Amino acid sequence: MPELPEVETVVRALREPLIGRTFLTAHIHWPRQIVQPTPHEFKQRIANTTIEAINRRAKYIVFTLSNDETLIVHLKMTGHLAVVPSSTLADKHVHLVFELVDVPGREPDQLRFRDIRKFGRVYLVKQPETVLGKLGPEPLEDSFTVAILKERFAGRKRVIKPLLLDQHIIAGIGNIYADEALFDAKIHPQRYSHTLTEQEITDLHQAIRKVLRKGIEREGASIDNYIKPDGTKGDMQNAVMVFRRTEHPCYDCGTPITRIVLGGRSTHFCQNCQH
DNA sequence: ACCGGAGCCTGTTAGC
DNA sequence: TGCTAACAGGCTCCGG
Repeated sequence: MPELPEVETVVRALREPLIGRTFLTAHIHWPRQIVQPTPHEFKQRIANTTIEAINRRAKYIVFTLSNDETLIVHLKMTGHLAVVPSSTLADKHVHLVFELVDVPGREPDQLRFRDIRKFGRVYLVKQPETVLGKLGPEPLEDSFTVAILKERFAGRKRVIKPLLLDQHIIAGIGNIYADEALFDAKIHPQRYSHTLTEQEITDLHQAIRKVLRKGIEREGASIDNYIKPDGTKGDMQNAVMVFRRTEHPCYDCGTPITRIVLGGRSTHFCQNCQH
């Protein structure tokens, strides 16, 4: 399940093979994957655009293209982007293929979007804010301070775990890193946000940044379907403290990890360490 | 403002 | 063994 660290890893891996490359055309095998524009217009507008930059905003991959176009991809649960030789066989889960203009000295290749569960979505827009405009702050940017976190919580009375998953409050945190951050900050996932002390908000701020950075360092968590663009696994699944460790001993105190459902999401925590 | 539930999807796993 | 049902969670939308 790609979250901020997984998407960041994908973005970093795609820059080398893609920046400066030009799209020839796109083959759309499952039209609903493209939110806008229509498939016909998508093909017309993507043709002959050159990739100038690839960046991440929250869990979105943002391709800045020539011709004033922006290609935006959300991997959702099982989406996977990879640049592969055109001769590579594509399986039934490849729903979108971008043909690239060949580069001398480089094997002909393509950008492919593979997505088992078809939750992933693609946008081609002139104004990226129409897709990204309502997202909360990026937790790893310098501007994301304790004061900003406090401000994001102000006036809200919500259970902290679902609040962390709300992309409009803070962007990029998903189920794995929400559980990990709450464990690191020693905060019970069912606590109400307005009951957190100054110290707890400070701890949570630090914990969020710590676990996300750890995820990036380890190139993501290959827990369900996530793999890096080159097909290899990340390493964060070997470094989680609580996520999917139900009944296994807490690494800090030995108490079996508890699993509950919050906001429809499985939630893992240590009853002894988190209050 | 917030919450819960349905819906989108398919591969994997639990249970009978 | 073979079947069905539940489960996984990214996000949006809807009703309360």
